[in-house]
Formats: sequence, structure tokens, C-alpha cells
Amino acid sequence: MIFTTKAEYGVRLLVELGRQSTESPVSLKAIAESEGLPLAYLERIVALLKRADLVESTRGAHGGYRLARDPESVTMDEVVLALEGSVAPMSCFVDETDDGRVLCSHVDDGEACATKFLWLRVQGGVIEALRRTTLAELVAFSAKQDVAQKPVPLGSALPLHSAA
Amino acid sequence: MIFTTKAEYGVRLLVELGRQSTESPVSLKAIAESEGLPLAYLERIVALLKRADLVESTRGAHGGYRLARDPESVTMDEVVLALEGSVAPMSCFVDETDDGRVLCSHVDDGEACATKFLWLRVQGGVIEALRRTTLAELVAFSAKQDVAQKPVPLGSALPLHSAA
DNA sequence: AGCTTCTCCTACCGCATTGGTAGGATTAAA
DNA sequence: TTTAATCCTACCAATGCGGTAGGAGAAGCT
Repeated sequence: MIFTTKAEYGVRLLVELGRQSTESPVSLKAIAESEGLPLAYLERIVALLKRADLVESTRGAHGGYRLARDPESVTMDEVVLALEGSVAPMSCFVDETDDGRVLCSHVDDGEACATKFLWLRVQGGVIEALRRTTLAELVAFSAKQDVAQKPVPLGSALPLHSAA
Repeated sequence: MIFTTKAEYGVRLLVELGRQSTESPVSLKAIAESEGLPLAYLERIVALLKRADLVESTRGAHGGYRLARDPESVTMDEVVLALEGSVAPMSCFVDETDDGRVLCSHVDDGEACATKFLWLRVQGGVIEALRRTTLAELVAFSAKQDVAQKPVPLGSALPLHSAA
């Protein structure tokens, strides 16, 4: 498995926030219910997103979370990096640099480490695929599917994602 | 972590076999010693490669393994697929098709699954990176590094990779 | 003030997988 | 018939993952 549920849930959470175009914060409880995810676990996940300045929070009653940046500018490589800690193909890719691109730890082995050459290629493929996907794209995709699958009465006052 | 040590060790094993251009089989013990890997564990890994017809074996004394195909024709996507079982970005990618390209299990969810869209992209990036890397390329890379780092007397009759 | 609704924080826990070991059975060369 | 190798299966410790529990602070509402 490349990613864990932290990435899955975290991205779902961001998409859900992106669908709320309003600037009023959305509570985790609402998201957890609408996505069917455990609230306590989501709390830990959203903390990772906040630490990376991808979401902002307001505490107290009627508080919640909202996106900290324009969805167009949020690329999935930073999102996944914030959630998973690194995008490492192999356990020897532990010494991460600042960027998320990491280097194999046994660079100066006697053995030439042909595998490192391969894993770097794989890592490049993953990061490139993530980098060219923006949050805005995912939000648009999600909205499109919504309309296609279940046409929802627009303009309703639903508590969450009214397909608008 | 994208891959486990099964992929690491398995690829190393194939590269080592590829360096032995002779048609006489190489024992696992020799490879385990030269690569510093546990023999018993390598046995289980090479079984995966054999099941995928990537290596051939001869039993008994002076037996061992050799490549079953031309290294030029062996691409890393089949290798990793044989070793890891699948290249799945997320746990919902379990229903594998014949090809290794797998489909998300909740295709027909009410929720549009924007994440599936993302993970498919990532999976495509990984598979593409693997597919355009051949075993021959890795063998050549390994040999090049060898020469660059420690020039070896060629034509010797050592039992295993004469860099030792 | 006090209650409620949130975010926030930390410790804990069952479970599956991973990486590795042990021990033997089979095959074939010397 | 000994020896060197592949093969096969069961076992095991450690790790990480997904999830739970139980709060402590912050802000709105009455």
C-alpha cells in the first residue's frame, strides 16, 4: 500500500471543505458524519493539515475548519506530504531533505545501489502525479459527479454540501 | 512506504543474476553473502520470482538460479507486481484485475470518490515509472558504478561477481 | 455565570503485516 | 552416500496502523 488512510481521509476532508464555498467554518463532526468517518481519528488528521497551514480553525461553539488557501494553489504533493510525512518508496529513504525529495541513506555503499536509481524514478513519478493535481480539480470533479449521479434540489438550506 | 523489502531484495537479486552473464546457475547462498541479505528470507522472495517465470532454477548441488528471460525484455512493473502482489495506492484498490491495474472497490458509491481519481493518477505514475525501467538498464547502471568506484581486474575466474 | 459546542492534546489498544528464523523434505552432483 | 543446493511450511517478535477514551481549553448562547 502506498498511502494510508491518513491521506485518504485528509484529502476527503479538504475536498469537503473546498465544496463549502462559504467562509464560515465547518465542524469536524459535520464532516465526519457526512463522510462516515470516525470523528476522533479525523481530529488527529486535521491537526496535520493545520500544522502545514492548509486549514485554519476557529475554536469554540460554531467553530470549525476552513481552507487557509485558494484551492487552485493547493497541490496534492504538499497535502500528502503533510499527511503522510514523506513520499518514500523504500525504508532507506528516511533522511528527508526540506523538499520532500529524499535521498537514499546508503549513497556511499560499496555496492552501487541500482535499486536506488529505480526507487528515485518511482518517487519522481508519484510526486509528479501529485503535483499536477490541485485541490480545486478534485473539488470540481466531486461536484460534477454529484450532479451526474443524484440531482439535488438546489438552493436548499442543507447543513452540508448542497451540491452548489 | 510504497514498497517493502521484498521489492528491494528481489530487484537486487535479479540485478545480481543479470551481472552473471554466464549461463551456469548462481546459488542463493552466494547472492545472500555478496549482498548481505538473510538467506532464508531470500528463499521465500525468489520463490515469487520463480512463480512469475522471471527466474529458472536447478536443484541439487551446484544448482541455483538464472534469469529466465532477456534482461532487455524484463520491465520493473512485472517484477514489482510479482514481488509485492499489487501496486495499490490505497486499501480500497484490492480487487485487482489481470493486468495489475486495479479498480477502486467503491466505484458505485453515492459519494463521488474524488480521491479515487487522485489515486489512479498516482498509480499510473508509479506503473509508468516502473514500466520504462528494464532490468538490463539496472544491470548496466550497477556495472557502471562498479567500474567508477573500484576498477576490477576483468577475466578472472572467481565464483561470484569479481568485484569482491 | 453556566452550559454547550467546538478545537485540541495525549495516552492507550487490538490487530495485521513485515521481516526474519527454524527445521526439515527433496533433488542432484561428486 | 555425502554434500550442496532448492523447496516448503510453520512460527515468531516487532512495528505501525486504525481507532478509542478521556479529558482540558476556547468561544458562543441563554
